[in-house]
Amino acid sequence: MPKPIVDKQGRKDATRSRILDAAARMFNENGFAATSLRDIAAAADMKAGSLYYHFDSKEDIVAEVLDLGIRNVHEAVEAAVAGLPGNSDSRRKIRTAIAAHLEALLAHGDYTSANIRIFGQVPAEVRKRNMAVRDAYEKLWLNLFEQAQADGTIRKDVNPNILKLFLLAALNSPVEWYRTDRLPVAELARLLADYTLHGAAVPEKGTGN
Amino acid sequence: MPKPIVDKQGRKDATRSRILDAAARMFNENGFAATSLRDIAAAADMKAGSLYYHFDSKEDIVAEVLDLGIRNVHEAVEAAVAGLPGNSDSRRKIRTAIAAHLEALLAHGDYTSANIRIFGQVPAEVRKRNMAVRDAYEKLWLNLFEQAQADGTIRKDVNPNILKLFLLAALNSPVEWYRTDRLPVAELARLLADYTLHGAAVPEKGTGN
DNA sequence: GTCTATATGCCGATAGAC
DNA sequence: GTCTATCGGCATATAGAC
Repeated sequence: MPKPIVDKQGRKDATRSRILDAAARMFNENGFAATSLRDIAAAADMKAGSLYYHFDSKEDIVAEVLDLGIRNVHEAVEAAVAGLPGNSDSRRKIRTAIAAHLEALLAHGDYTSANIRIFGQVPAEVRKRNMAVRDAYEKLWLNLFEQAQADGTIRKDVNPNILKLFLLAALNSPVEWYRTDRLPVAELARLLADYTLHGAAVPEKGTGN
Repeated sequence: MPKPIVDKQGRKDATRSRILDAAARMFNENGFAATSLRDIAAAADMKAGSLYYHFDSKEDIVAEVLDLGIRNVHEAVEAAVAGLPGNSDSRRKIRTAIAAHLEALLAHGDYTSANIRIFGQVPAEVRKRNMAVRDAYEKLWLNLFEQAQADGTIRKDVNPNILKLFLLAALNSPVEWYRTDRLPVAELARLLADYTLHGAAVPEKGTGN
């Protein structure tokens, strides 16, 4: 269960949040190394030196942005699945999780988009710290697929771990190409759920090659 | 049809290639901004100043790495599909293209991995230049899917463009998590082709929800 | 073609005034 | 809590010897 979005001392801090919002936006647009503390400070209406009252280093800022990016989506997906009627089957749960992930990603996605885009650019220690949060979210999907396989919803020859990795890549990809004006997020979610559950091919009785 | 891998004047140049190989490897490992010209030069057994005899700027180097990354895969996939027997159906073509993309990506993938990882980090002008090469490769997949839809292999309610975008994200994702020792690339390709064509769910005669 | 040396500028981080 | 000023370091790029 993800923790609520507050700082490490458990308090909410408006200035701290403003800095993190600015950092997420700038990291998302320009990458980690290309975003300077002066850029972040300017986007938060401050001077660079002032950031050090709230954070110890640039690495500290990016580490918090990365963690929030995963936790935002994790919480949204968990809440959506938990909100389903008690008798919902695995198909419904998978469809709901796909829709919730895409909604969270595309609605207020500076933190999550930043995570997707800059994870590979940050220092190894920061990556390692974020891995724990990532693993927790991936576990949610693994559980969903293993349960679906156990109850006969998905095939026995499916590798739940590989399926999870491919699906998460597809789920995150719209940050690179999705434009609101073309089709609603709910419709995008329906398409991806269809592909995930039933594939693109016309069903047939044949060998299934 | 992608052009052969030579420089802009149409000549092959060993030193130039050595620099590009080194740059692709370093960009892939550390990102664009975090890789200095000194790093690239050192990896190519040179000094930083010497790079300027072969390239005009860091942007020039990265632009060429990006283009080669797409063209390597484009050529491999095109050749694999063209090498199929003349009577091969769309299912076979899609399976072959998926396998060829993964083989090219994971076998000698410094250029392609670098492209996937650093595209979002390079200056806008460099991105724009690489977009033409990317579009050409995406067109190959769009044609494949449109042909498959026309001949009744894939369903009419599939959006070929969206399917292409989701599949390419999945196809590129193994650069982040694939390890050779777990399962062969050919097996990975079979799994992804299964998911793409038939999905993960057990087939049923019902409403298909 | 490759080297050394260097110009010029931005980076993260710190010190101390207010 | 935010500012100004500045440190030391490393970046891209250039000039000119060999």
